Amino acid sequence: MTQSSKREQLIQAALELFARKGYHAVAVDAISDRAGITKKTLYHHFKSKEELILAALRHYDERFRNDFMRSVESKTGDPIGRLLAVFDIVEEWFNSKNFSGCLFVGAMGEYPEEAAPIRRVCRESKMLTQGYIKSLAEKAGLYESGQLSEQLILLIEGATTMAQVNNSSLCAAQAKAAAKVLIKNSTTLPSKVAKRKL
Amino acid sequence: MTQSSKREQLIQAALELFARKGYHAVAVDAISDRAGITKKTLYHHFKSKEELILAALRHYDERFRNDFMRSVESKTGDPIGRLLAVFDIVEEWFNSKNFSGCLFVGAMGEYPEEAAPIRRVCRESKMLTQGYIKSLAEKAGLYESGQLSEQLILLIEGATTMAQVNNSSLCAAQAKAAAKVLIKNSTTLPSKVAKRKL
DNA sequence: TAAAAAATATACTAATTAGTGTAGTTAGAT
DNA sequence: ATCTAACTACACTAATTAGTATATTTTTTA
Repeated sequence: MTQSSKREQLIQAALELFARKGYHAVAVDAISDRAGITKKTLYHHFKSKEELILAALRHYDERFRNDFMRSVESKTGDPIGRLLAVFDIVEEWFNSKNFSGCLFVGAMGEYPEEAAPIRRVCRESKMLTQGYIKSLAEKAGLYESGQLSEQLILLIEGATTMAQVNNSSLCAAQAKAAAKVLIKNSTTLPSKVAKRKL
Repeated sequence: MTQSSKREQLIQAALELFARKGYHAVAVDAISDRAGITKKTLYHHFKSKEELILAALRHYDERFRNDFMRSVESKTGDPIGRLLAVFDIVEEWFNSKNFSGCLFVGAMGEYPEEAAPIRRVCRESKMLTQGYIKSLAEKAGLYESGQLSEQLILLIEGATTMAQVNNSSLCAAQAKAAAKVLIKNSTTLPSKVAKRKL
């Protein structure tokens, strides 16, 4: 078994346990046990539990975001269609067997100190996803794509929270319905006009 | 000092520490120390750490939700105005000194087991808030007030997450802008029509 | 004012935790 | 083939944790 495979096995075991139990609630021994790898080897690859968490989050970010983008793009080539497809992929995520909310949001909740390195990784991941949504909105030629994409992100994050609260994936469709209205609004006119009319 | 005052002091100390450090990260000794009350007395009022967490969350829910509703209603009597004022109050919350995300979302993140009693309390609180938003939408005489209020909740929850991620309260205004579009859409026509036009 | 309840001070247990130490084994690279 | 780095097995430390025990003092209440 190669060296990097042990590392990945540890990260994989850690991610599964973090998703199921949270970060503080998972002991290092539980991770090494689950991976079938001794704790000594774990500490050979990661100098501390925190470093393992950081590595796991970075690994997850890359895999998850790439899967996400690939899934979106496999649904349609149409830019607006892709913006909406985002919500279908999100719904599939909510329905996936081991869904337990966003790992990054959970990590930020458990490590609330502003300077915590874990928060930096979470922020970076969220910014990359935000950037992807924005690029879709730009390609769709929508007015104020920056603002629109920020609003769509709010719907996605809100749905992620509420999917946990309600233990239901229905809010993904609700978010999509709201997204349609927001996108339509960005298709027809600069949003300032819409604001003034109210 | 009355008995119930000790209880409330313990709950207050617990809430402050939970907000600043999370739930697992806060030891029972830290709570009793902060409250200036012995651990023995703490265990006289709460039979376990979990019971203290439950009591603290229930207490917080009542106080927070009442403050929230009062604040909204002090802004305007106009029903649509109140729906929008929600986002101003949310923004004030984001700007408050000790803001560190939603205590309930944090609790659900740290206690992911579906059957955890802590999750029940969090769900109940969220449902009560949801009900309040829905009642505002109904009073405003908007079409499909149920759907609309669910969508507004997504914006609020999303903004709460992103306020933490971005360490900025700006997303409250972004959520409000989106809410205006959604509300306008509900003022003018049943949302089905809007959906079909896309 | 006297009994009962609540609170303090402090020390304790038993379990769990992150991380290390030692000594021996396996496996890949040259 | 052999050398090196990774890995195992397992015992260990020192700190921290939730919760309890004992004995005393304060406060409430009847």
